[in-house]
Amino acid sequence: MRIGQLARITGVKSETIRFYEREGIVAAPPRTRANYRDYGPAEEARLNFIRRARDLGFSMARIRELLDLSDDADRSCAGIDALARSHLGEVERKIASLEALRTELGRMIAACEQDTVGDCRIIDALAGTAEP
Amino acid sequence: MRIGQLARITGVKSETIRFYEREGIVAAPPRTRANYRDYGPAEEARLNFIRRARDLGFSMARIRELLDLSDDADRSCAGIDALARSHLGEVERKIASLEALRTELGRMIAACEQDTVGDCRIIDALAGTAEP
DNA sequence: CTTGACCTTGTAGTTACTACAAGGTGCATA
DNA sequence: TATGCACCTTGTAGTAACTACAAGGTCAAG
Repeated sequence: MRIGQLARITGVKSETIRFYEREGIVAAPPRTRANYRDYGPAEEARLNFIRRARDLGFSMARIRELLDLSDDADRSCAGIDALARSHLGEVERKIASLEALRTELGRMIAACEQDTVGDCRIIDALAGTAEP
Repeated sequence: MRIGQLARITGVKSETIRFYEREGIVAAPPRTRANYRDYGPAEEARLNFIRRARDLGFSMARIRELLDLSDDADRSCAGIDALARSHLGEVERKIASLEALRTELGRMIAACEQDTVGDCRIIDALAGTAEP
């Protein structure tokens, strides 16, 4: 698969894929005779993961850690455990914040259905959730 | 309250608060005689909201929309409804992705407790979730 | 009446892309 | 055969959202 098709499939632009390669976040793929990058399906999953994790507000440093967790199958259990627990904590805080936001948006939509605009408490919805 | 205290309370750095003021995301507060910015508690909630929303991967454009939803109490129900529904969709997609990630991290931690490292399926966990 | 912690503005640097320029590749079609 | 056309290559420069730093003003405490 060439870079353009991989970009279309994953929603990560060609330029960004090349940028990730320069940064060492994705491996440099083999080249065709014409010096074109030639990707397999593994890169597709990896890029989908990166794009979704970025959308969820994870930094590239954090994503690198998660990818390392995935890549280094043969590392110490203690190391995996500590890192996974730390990531799990971050994930759970994000879920809690998003659920508060979901509740408030749902409340506003319901109020609109009654034609009773009411007031918006979106700011307060997120204000009470845990620290990032 | 001066900018430094507001920064400590909200976790948004003074420089970033001034940056948000330049960008029109937070209002310019009144000044003291010494020309220092003088904030009230409303700015605290607003900045907490912005920080958490950024942490959840919302762009500043999206956050502006959410803040506008909060600021313009007197706008059309149809407009609020459409915007709130669109934001709700994004929030629910993010929750679904994070729950998949949570499940996989939990599975890895459980495997570590058994001293059976197993393999990491973090990438696959996010690969199957909805499009951002 | 100075020291230190705060504030001011302005400018420059960082992260994570994103766009564009200048040119090479390869397949279809005249 | 040639000539578009869509694709690829590298490199450089621009953007969004901060972040850091410099040069200087304010003010309460010792």
